Amino acid sequence: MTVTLADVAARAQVSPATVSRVLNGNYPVATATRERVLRAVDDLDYVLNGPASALAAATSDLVGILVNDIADPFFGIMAGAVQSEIVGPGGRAGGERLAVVCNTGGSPERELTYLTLLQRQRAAAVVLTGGAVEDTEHAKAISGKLRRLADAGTRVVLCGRPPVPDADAVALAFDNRGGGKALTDHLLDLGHRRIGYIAGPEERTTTRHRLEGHRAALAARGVPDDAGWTVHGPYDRRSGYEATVELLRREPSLTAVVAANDTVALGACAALREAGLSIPGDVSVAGFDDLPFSVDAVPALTTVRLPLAEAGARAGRIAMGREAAPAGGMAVVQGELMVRGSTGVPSKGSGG
Amino acid sequence: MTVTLADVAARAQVSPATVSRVLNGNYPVATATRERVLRAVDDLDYVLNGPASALAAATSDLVGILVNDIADPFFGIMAGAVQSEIVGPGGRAGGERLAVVCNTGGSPERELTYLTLLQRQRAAAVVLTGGAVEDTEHAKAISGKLRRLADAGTRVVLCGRPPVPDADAVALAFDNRGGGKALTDHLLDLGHRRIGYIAGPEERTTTRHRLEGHRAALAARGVPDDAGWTVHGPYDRRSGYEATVELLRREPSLTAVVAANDTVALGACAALREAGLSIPGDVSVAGFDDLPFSVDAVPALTTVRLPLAEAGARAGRIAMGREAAPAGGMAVVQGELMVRGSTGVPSKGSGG
DNA sequence: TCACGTGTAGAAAGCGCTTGCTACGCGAGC
DNA sequence: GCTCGCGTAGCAAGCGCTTTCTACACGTGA
Repeated sequence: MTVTLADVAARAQVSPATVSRVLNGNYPVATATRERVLRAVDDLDYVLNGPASALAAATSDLVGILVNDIADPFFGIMAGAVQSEIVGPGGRAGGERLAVVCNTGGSPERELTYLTLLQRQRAAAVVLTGGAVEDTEHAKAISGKLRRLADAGTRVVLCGRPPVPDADAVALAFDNRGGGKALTDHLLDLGHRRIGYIAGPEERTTTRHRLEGHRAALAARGVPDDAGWTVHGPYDRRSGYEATVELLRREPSLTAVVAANDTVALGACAALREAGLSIPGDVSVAGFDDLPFSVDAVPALTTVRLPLAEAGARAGRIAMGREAAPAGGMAVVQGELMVRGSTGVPSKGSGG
Repeated sequence: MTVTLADVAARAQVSPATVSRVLNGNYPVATATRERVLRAVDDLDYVLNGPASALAAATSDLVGILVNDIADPFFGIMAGAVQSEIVGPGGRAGGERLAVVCNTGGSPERELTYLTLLQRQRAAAVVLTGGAVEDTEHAKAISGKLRRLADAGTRVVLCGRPPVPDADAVALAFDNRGGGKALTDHLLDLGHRRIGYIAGPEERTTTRHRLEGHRAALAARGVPDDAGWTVHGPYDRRSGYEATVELLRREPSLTAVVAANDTVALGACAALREAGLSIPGDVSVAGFDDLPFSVDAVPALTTVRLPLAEAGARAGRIAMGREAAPAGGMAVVQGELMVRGSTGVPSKGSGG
């Protein structure tokens, strides 16, 4: 039924070994023979059997990219960049790699499941993007899984995710703390003193780091931080909307709202607008990530630009072994404060 | 080095066949034996060798999802929905499927490459999302590839993509034509007569269908359509911006701009704003797709909502064989006109 | 002329798993 | 008591490929 190597060999009047060598190009084959083989491959529409090949060669051409939310451009941009660097080991025919992105939905269980699946497929490399969950149990499970993957020869790269202890994984971490601090410093410089903070999900590293940066900025100036001015929620628009409503209820005199990311900030803007508050006249708003739509918000969003594409591309190259891992197995990728229209000096009249 | 089925068998004092049957759960195994085997699996940290398993069983648990642009939420939402429905054939341990999304970047060559790669992996199913390229050459190549995939037992589902002739693939197509017509009808109803159109890339089916809907609406009312009022460009923000600048240059009296999708519309809004034109006071703007950020644009974007998540989920279920294919192998998925703040009656003073 | 290197191709042994068939033990039916 | 059926488990034959080792032909230098 399906065409096999042997069929091609028969048609080209050579042995299966020769066909395999032509296809893999890692052994000298006379030009005439090669052409005969390639013609046979074409004639028969032969497609290599991946599993069989992977089994015999004990390697596979799969590269996994794990993302928390595939519908979020934050991950899409990184994943796309990683994928763009995942290319075959050379120009040879069939030398392609299958770069696949797996959507964990932010669930540690699914993350683990996918890692097992990739381990089962003997993936050549795995790139994990985005913040991790800080649950000790899961952290341990993930760390163990990553170690075993590395032991089995799978290259493991973390992109936008803090290093994992004992895991022999290269880490490219975003400076979320520094970014968060820069953002709040900017607001403090403008004169804001009552700043609401809409944080991400409690247990995520990204959430914690950004929040730590915010608090560090406040502490450095001796600005008090009311615990009630921080609200946690998922990284989505709705969360931003609801959290803002809640913040305004708790403290109507807030002059600024910092959101966990741009998407959340958009929700915050919507809530403020509905409350009849102008941005930044009444309340300043800031986001994080600088996703493409942020510049088109009205007013344009002040945010921290994260070089998602660059980091993803670099992670991809490291995963492919085309770029050396940074010294110490980890590098910190800096964000850049983008000051735009959504932040301004607090109005005199606002607050009590 | 690595643990194999045989190692597990030895430790559990059973034959490899028994271990395999415990793992696959498709053959009666005495409870005591099963437990002994599972303990051994745990003790040894055994992970099934996917390629070997796929080779022996002549099936794989890979499901491919092809998208044009993974950084675009349009695709991210669909892909996520597809993936959420891709589950294993039952509760049995290890019954997971590996749903993977492949980013073609809109390039037909990469699309073909990924299909070959998936064919090579003997994927269980393949879901292709988004519009296709209308180049005859490529259409033929894709069609042939899909047919061969189907012949090999891979289920093929098209999601948001028109049917492919001779390809034995289930198609869930969006009614882009109807949506485009509804949108332009809405503008015509408001009184607009000079409507600019920012279309997507020339050779894509999505582009053509939406544009056809637009033109059909105009023709139905006898409204002349100046060829210069249509500009083509990629599906991104920048394209919307530049096209709008160009449209305004060509015809400053336009009272409305219809964009190929919401992202493009955002760029259009930016250009209009920079030109000092108010939305919808001076110029109305409409998008397509109703992506999450569209409601947060200022003013909120009038657009056509496409049920991306629903369509993706359905495609996923069909790919898994958990839902019957629609009669005739294809279904048309309707969009819904969402009238919001970005469109209004044309101002009296505008135009010449 | 003979031995030898060089370039090219084949034979065959697996890679780790699945599964059809066989084998075995045991209680039930005749 | 013997056969039969049933519930389990093992045997062993592949699945389609890669790769080591071997074989052969040919040209070359001694």
